[in-house]
Amino acid sequence: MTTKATIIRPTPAAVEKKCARRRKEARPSELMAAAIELFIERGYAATRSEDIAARAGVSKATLYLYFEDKEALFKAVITQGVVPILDEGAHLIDEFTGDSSTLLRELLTRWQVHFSASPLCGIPKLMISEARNFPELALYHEKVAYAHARKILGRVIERGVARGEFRSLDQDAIVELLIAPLLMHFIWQHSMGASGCPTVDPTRYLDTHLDLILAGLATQPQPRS
Amino acid sequence: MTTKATIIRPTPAAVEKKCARRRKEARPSELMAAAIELFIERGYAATRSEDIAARAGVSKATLYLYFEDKEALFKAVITQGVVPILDEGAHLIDEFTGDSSTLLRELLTRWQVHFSASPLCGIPKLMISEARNFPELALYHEKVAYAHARKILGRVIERGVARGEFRSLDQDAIVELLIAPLLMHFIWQHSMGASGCPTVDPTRYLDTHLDLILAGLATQPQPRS
DNA sequence: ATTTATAATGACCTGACAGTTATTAATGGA
DNA sequence: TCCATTAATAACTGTCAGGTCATTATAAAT
Repeated sequence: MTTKATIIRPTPAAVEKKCARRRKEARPSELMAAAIELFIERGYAATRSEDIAARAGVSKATLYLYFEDKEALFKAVITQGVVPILDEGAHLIDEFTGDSSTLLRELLTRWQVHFSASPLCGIPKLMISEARNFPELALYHEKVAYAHARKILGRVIERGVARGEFRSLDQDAIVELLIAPLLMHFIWQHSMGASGCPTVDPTRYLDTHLDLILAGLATQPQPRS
Repeated sequence: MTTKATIIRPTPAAVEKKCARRRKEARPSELMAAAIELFIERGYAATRSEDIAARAGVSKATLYLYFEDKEALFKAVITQGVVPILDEGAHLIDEFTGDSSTLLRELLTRWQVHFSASPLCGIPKLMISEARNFPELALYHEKVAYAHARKILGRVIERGVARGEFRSLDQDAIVELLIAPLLMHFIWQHSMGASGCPTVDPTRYLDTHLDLILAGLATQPQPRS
């Protein structure tokens, strides 16, 4: 019979190591899939770790076998959810040869379609909601996702200006203004829209956005309807 | 000595009546001011009712003298926070005689300045975050705030089209696109921005927004820089 | 077949927080 | 001054959810 004092308890660091190793296996991805759904559905605080485990078909204790705590799970989910965003979109620019208006139209349309079809488009709203309570995560996300998207768009604008197709305005602002309606649309869909508030038709919205902004950017007056 | 069974307990309806009556007094406004600050700062779930009471300089029990529960307080805060939004802006349109581009510029600038200077600009982010967990509230807010703002902007666009100054595009989409960057900016400030992520300069942002969109809207090609 | 190592979980513990109540302080009228 | 009514609170309760642990199932190895 061992006394309590002699029990060797694993250090927190060791627990983390074990979690990190196990996280490479298959099971965690099911948990993360369940987690992202629920986080997007109900928000971080309102989601119980037991519900996440249940949706993944395991017990709550199993969840804690793979993730140190709820916060670690949240971070993993966001971090992994962001990666696919990076791989998309950058390719298009390099191999495109047409005019910059068409390129911009193509790029934004592709993003819109791509994200709308996946649960990833719920991440902006989730991130916005939790940013203030998870500053490091917000900074990370900003660095690897938003900054990346801005850089890509910035290159297109530069291209347009260099080719004499676009006016030379405040580049940072333009890039923000290109993204804002897209982002706003996703955010709206996953907040007000999900509560039954009316939402605009995505394609009409995007088309009008492009009509307006491309007309506003163009150096040469465009044919008008 | 009265037995427990004979104690006359006030009905929930009576409690609500008492709360409603008391809410007309001065004290609740202090509580609501404290609540809106904290809700905007930390979100609904992460804000403890005790903290709200403390910031208002009273005890937690006092809070429950004026509001049935945390949710009632939240609803009161949002509802009251929205009212001032309505009173602003509509006046401008009626008495304006110049061209519609200037009117639009003036209107959006005024909104931006007005809201930036008040804690009210934190409401959009708060509402976005909580909409899904408070659908009725989201619908109410949509009806009384956003729909109102959209109607005002819609009238300006109509005016411009009627006077031959603006192109006739999809009106609903245009209105959304006018608001989106403004809203996005407020939301960003109160989420990512509050976590140390870089934010764009508001005035440059708004100026560029207006340059782009007014150029895009105009029927006649504008003088270009 | 038996031992060993690992995956999984039900039951439990604990802290936090929304909401209540018994009690005290303040107020005001006769 | 005394009583009645209302405002305010400190202390309390119950619940809920994050996190742990002793125990059981499963698979691997010899």
